[in-house]
Amino acid sequence: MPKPRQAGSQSGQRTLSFRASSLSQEAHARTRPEGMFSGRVWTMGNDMLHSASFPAAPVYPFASSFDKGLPMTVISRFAPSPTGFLHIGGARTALFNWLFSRHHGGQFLLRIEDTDRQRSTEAAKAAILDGLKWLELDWDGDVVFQSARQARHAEVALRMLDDGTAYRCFCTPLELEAMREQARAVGKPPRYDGRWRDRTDWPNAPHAIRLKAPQSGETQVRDLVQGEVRVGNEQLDDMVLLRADGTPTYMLSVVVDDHDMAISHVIRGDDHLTNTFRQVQIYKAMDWAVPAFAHIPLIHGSDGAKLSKRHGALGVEAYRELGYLPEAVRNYLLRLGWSHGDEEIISTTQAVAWFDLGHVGRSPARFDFQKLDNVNGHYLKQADNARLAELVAPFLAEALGRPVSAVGRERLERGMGGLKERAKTLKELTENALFYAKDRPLLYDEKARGQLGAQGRGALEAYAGRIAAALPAGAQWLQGRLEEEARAEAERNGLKLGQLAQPLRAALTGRTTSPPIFEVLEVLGREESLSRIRDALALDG
RNA sequence: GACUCCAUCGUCUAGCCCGGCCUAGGACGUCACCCUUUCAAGGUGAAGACACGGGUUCGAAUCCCGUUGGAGUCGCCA
Repeated sequence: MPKPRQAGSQSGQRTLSFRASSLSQEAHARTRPEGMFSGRVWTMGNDMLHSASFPAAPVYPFASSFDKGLPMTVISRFAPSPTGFLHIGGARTALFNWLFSRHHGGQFLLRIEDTDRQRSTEAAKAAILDGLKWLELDWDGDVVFQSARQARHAEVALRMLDDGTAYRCFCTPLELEAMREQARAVGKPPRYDGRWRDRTDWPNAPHAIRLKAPQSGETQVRDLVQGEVRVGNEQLDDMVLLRADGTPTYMLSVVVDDHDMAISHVIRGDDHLTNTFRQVQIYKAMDWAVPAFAHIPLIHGSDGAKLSKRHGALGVEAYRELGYLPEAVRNYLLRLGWSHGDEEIISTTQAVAWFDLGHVGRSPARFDFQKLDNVNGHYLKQADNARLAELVAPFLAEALGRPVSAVGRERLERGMGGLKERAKTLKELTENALFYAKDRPLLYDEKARGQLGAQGRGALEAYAGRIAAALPAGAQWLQGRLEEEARAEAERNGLKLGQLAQPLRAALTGRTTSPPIFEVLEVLGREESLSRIRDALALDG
C-alpha cells in the first residue's frame, strides 16, 4: 500500500508565503502545483486518517506554488461529512466530480468535512474512504480534514472583521430563539434582524461573528447545471461565520477551503443550491474569485421521496454485499441524471471521454434496482472468469460455512462461463454456483427429487452406463461428445432429450435449473459426475 | 409559510438552449412469440409519455405567463 505523503512536514515552512500572497494573488490560485500530486493515495484503516491531517496552522499546499504561473486547470472535489456511510447520492456526486476532472485532465480532491466533532465518527470516515476505493474513484493528493483547518477559517473571519465585511454579534441563543418566535408569530420568515450590525458598544462577553451581508440588490449564481439562479438579498440574513466558541461554521469553512484548495468547479448535490447564495457573498466579501458551480439533482427513493434509510438508502458497501460490480454501479449512477444520446452501457474510459456538465439533467431521479440489476448482469457477462471466481468465493464461503476447496475453486472458474450468463448479481451467481462447491452427497430440492423418480432414474442409469463405457477413465470428457451420447441414448429409447437431461441435471446439481448440463458434466469431470449419478440412482421412490 | 429548483412512457432518459425532420426515439420493467436440455441470455413484436390552462407563431414537447404537483433550503448542523 502506498504510504500517504506527510503534508505537514513539507508545507509547514510555506505558511508565511502562502498567507502573505494568498489574498492578492488569488486569481492565480487555481494553477496547478507542478508534479505535486502525481501519486494516488489509497487510504485504508484508521491510523492513516490521522497521519494525513494538516497542522493547525493555516497552510495549504495546493495554493502554495501558484506563482509558477501555470494555466488554470480543473480542480474538483468531493467533500462529504463523515456522519454516516457513503450513500448512493454521495457516490454519484463523487463520480461526477471524478469524471469531470478526469475528462479535463485536472485534479479530483477529497476533503472530509468533519467539523462537527459530535457527529463525525472514525467509522464513517473509513466507510467513505473504503466506498470510494471500492468504486475505484481515486483522488489526488492527501485527504484534507476540515477540522484541521479551523485556525485558518477563524483567521479569515477575523480578517473580515477588520475589513468591515463582518461584525460581532452578542445575541444569546435565547434572544435568537425569541426573535425567531416573534417572526413566526407575525408570519414572517425567521431571520436574524441584524441588530448588532452597526453597534460598537461591545460588552465583554462571548460573541459570534456574522457576515455583514448586502441588504439590497440580488445575489446570483451561474450554475452549470441549473442555469442562472438569483435571489433578492433581502431574503438572506447575516449568517454566523464564527461561533461564540471560536469555531467556524460550515458556510465559512467550505468557502475558505474551496478557495485555498483552488477548487475551480464545485459539483455537489442540489440541496446546496440555496446555500450557494450565502457562500457567494463570502467570496465577494473576501474579494475571492467565485468558482463555477454545478448543482446536480438529488436521487430519490423508488417512491419519489427523498432517499432516506427508510426508503432503502444504503451505503455503497451494501451494494458490494448485494453482489454488484463497481463498474456496473458507476455505469448505472452515471446514467442517473446524465446522458449521451441513447447510450446505456458506457465504459468508464468512454465516460471520461464523454462526460460534461451540460448533459446533466435538472430533475431528480429515482433509484431503480431493476435497472441496476440489468446493468450489473451486463458487466457480469463481460467480466473475466478468474476475477469472478475470486469475487464470488467469499459469498460461497459464507453460504457453505467453510472456505471453498481447491477443487471447488477450479470448477468454479471453469464453469463460470455458464454461470455468469444467468446471473444479475454475485449473490445470484453464488446461489447458482453452490453445486460446484458442495461435497457429495448433494441435497436435492423438491423439484429435483421429482425428476429422479423411477423413470428418470431409468434414463439416467442407461446414460451413465453408456458414457462410462464409451469414455473410459483417462479418455477425454468433453461436453460435445457427452451431448452426442445423450442424444443417441434418448433416441434409442424414444425419449425427448429433456427427459434425460432433466434427471441428469437433478442428479448433478440437486436442482432443476443450472448452466447447460453437458457443460456441467464436463466441468465436474468423469469421476465426480458418475459418483453424483450413482448417488441419485440410490434414491428410493 | 417564505425563498429556490424541477416537471416527456411505471422507471432512467433522447429531443428543448438554436420552434417545423416528433404520427415523440432508446433503455429497464411488463406482455406475446421465436430459439431451446432447464433457467437465463438473445431475437422479433406489443402496450406505454410531452402534468394542466392560457398565450406567441403559419406551426410548440420545444418560447412566454399562470395553475397544479414534486423536491430542496430556511440553525452559533454539515
